Amino acid sequence: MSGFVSHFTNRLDAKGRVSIPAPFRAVLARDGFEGLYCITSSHCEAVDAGGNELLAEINKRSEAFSKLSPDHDALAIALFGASENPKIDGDGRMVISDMIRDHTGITDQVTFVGMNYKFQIWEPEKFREYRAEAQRRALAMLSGQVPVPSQGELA
Amino acid sequence: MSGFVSHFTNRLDAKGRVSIPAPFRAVLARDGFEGLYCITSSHCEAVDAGGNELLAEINKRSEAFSKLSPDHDALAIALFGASENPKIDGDGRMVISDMIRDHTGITDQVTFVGMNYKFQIWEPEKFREYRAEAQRRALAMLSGQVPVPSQGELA
DNA sequence: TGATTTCCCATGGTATCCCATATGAACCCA
DNA sequence: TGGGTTCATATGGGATACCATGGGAAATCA
Repeated sequence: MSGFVSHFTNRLDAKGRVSIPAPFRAVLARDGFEGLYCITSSHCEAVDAGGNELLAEINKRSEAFSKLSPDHDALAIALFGASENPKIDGDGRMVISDMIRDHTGITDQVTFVGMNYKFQIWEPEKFREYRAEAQRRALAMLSGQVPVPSQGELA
Repeated sequence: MSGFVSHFTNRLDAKGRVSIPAPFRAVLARDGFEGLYCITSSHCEAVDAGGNELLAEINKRSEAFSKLSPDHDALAIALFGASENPKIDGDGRMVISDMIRDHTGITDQVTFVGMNYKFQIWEPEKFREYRAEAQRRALAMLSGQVPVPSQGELA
């Protein structure tokens, strides 16, 4: 079964709520996680979101270090201190917390970007910029790695 | 289900009480520990707090030394001496003891930081400083690492 | 007995629940 | 094929529950 794919932009309401795209909710329901797991990305102005599969990924990172050690503590603060468990209400909405607002710059609109095992939460304009840059880099990587096919744009 | 996650800052009242964040109380309730287990961190100006899961980690530590050995006794004294069992009142509050005050520098506000199996108690400004440092270290640890060493899974 | 701690209740602000509505896509049937 | 109908989704808003916080009163301690 496929994971989170495509991207959607929804509006925030006066109470700070936003609808999670229905296709994403379907994936979360299959995953079985209660609510949503969110963590601010360390390398861009976005928030990673998902369910058990994302959480397992995070846990794997911190389990490489023995608990109660200074290294583990630092990592746990960076990972779990920067995480949240927003609830999803009966209508499929979540509230955008201050932490997410601060990290993403979101004001009145939210872009949800599918990334298979997780999805990201972006301020729409920042996502457009990031996406353009990502596509440039992807093209460069492809043309540099593949044993020289035609150099045409593949879209 | 995930453990202690995200971070919260609450005010101390005139009686030295502070509300434990509701999401943390929910985790503690699942854990089943009576009250709260607190122990001063040996490598930073914070207090580790949690329930049975934290206690189990600490016990695992001291069990590395055979009972009756001088090392075990010394460690036990050090651990118990640095520990407390604050009660949690009917409204979900705990009292910040003098020991916690001395070790953390807390005066009128308290920051609670989720670290999955435990959480930490900080003076807000000191936490901000430590967090910036922790994020730098985490980045270095995660990026400079060899592709997933499997040394964490021996239990 | 005076000082501190614990229990209980009050309150303001916020989050959550529940219902209503608009929009648009899918469907059905003639 | 076309028009109407149904349905899911996104969005708005009122009512309610929850939470952090303050303070009084009872209980405990020294």
